[in-house]
Amino acid sequence: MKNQEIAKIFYDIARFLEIDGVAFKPYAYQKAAASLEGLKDDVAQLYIKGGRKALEEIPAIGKAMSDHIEEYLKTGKVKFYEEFKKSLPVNMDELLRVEGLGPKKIKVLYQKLGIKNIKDLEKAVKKHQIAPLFGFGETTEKNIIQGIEFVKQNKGRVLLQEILPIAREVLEKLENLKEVQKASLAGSLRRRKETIGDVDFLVVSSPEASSPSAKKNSEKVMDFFVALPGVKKIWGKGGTKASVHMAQGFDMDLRVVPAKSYGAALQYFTGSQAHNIATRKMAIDKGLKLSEYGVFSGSKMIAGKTEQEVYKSIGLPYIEPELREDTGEITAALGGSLPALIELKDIKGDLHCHSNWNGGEHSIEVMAKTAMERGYEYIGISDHSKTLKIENGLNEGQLLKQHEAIKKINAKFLASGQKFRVLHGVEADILKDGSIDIKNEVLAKLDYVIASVHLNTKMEKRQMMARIEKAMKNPNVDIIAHPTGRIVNQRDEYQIDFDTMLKLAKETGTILEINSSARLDLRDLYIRRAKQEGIKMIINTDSHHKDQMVFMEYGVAQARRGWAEKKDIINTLSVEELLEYF
DNA sequence: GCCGTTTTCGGCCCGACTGTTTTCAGTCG
Repeated sequence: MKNQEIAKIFYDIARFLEIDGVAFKPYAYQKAAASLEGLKDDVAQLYIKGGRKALEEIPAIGKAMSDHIEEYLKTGKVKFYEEFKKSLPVNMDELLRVEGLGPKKIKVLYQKLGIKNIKDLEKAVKKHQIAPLFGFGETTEKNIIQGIEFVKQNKGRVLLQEILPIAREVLEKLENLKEVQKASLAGSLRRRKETIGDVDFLVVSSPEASSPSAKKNSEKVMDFFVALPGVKKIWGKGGTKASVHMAQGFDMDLRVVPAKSYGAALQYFTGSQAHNIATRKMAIDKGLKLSEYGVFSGSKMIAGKTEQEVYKSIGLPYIEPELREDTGEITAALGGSLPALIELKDIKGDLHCHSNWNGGEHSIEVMAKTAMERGYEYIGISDHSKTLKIENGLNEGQLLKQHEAIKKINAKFLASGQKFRVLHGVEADILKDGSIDIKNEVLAKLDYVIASVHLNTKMEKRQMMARIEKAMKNPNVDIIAHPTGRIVNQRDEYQIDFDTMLKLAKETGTILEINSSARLDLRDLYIRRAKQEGIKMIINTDSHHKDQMVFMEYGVAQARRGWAEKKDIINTLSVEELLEYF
């Protein structure tokens, strides 16, 4: 989709305008960019169908913005933007990653020293050219040196799966301090974004000790935080706010607030920024002021202790963190149509699990036991099929043997009075021509069939869609696994047309998977569209190891970000209902 | 540059911390 490309251009233009000291326009461009990012429809399609009028109906897009969009769709360029780039030909994205450098400092560095990228910056630092510049200084130069070092080792945004466990460990340490009353994760981590820039913590410190000589409790929390193992650099540390860089390559921020402001602060630090702006505007419309300290009517505080009361005071019901992106949640909240988001406890089983019959680590029994321990009613074993040689995929004969083995395991469960059940499926390959690599008479014997694309992924869109269409139309195929093929931070989606995919899924009753691994595929916007079309989805972990079954949490989070409810997700059904569905 | 159950003109979210230009701009979230 062109949406993201154009959004990027608008963000860049906003920065250029900011550098030039233009008032308010940067904000307009940022809003337009954010609006495009959150747009469910392909802007190119909108333009083809509805022309400029359709473009101007997009929130925050007016005449000038639709000029730019139209120009980009036609020529692949935006002149207004190209002019800016010529006047300041620097690698802005790269330089901005250096902590402490913003657009304005970058402009000075280019004009005075011709610095265009981090390499140039490094040279200038070595020659000690930065400190003497007007507006800079010794400390800034030192900070830049460290900033460069961290950019080099930094992976950029980190996967949710990698960072959440680390953040929870730190949270537990904070909670265990006697100076801490309450602590919470905030920021994009609390919203469960698929990648995380930095980790935010919010803390209420205990009431102050009576002794005047005692260091304030909030300060003690700060001291503890900046001394955590793994802290490589303290970006800043004040009375209520501290920021550090970790050895693992990401930043962590901590804020301490009074108990009476906890809800307002949590609401604020959870974001997103766009959601905050929208809620603050609602407060203003009611003659109130919303900040991280509370909701104020004049100087009188009317709410702040809990998030619930903060939302209530500005006329809204509680909004779940995963929805707070200003992509319609406020309108839905006002209209009483917020979704009842699916929860982890709704999940009754995991149908995409691999055993050691193919590339998995553990026996079917061990996988089943793990599922039982997670409180599931069933597990589905869906090993790879013969095309995937690297995973030791199973052929027809092996699948039939496995079928008998699973029957025996289930008989054992039955004999011991356990309700738990192992379902037998397969993750079969969709071949280049759309046929499935396992014979239909064998597929028909299984409880369910997952089909997925693993090879020949670089096909052009028409061919790829014909391939998927044929697979979906196979009456034995129930589920398409990782439907778009993307892997977060690694690989873009295949050339697919998601609208067509939805149409086909509807026609054929095919279930789309939300894969909980690093793929996180479907992505949140797609989940939301699938839900709107009434397409059923399933949240699976694609576990090749028993310990990966905990990834279910991330798939559920992704589903929640896509506004999915229990009724949209079929592995919330009981085993009888599920088999009936298949 | 966009937008409007007050408005088609006059607004645009709000605050902490740092470093340096010593009163506030720049950066960050």
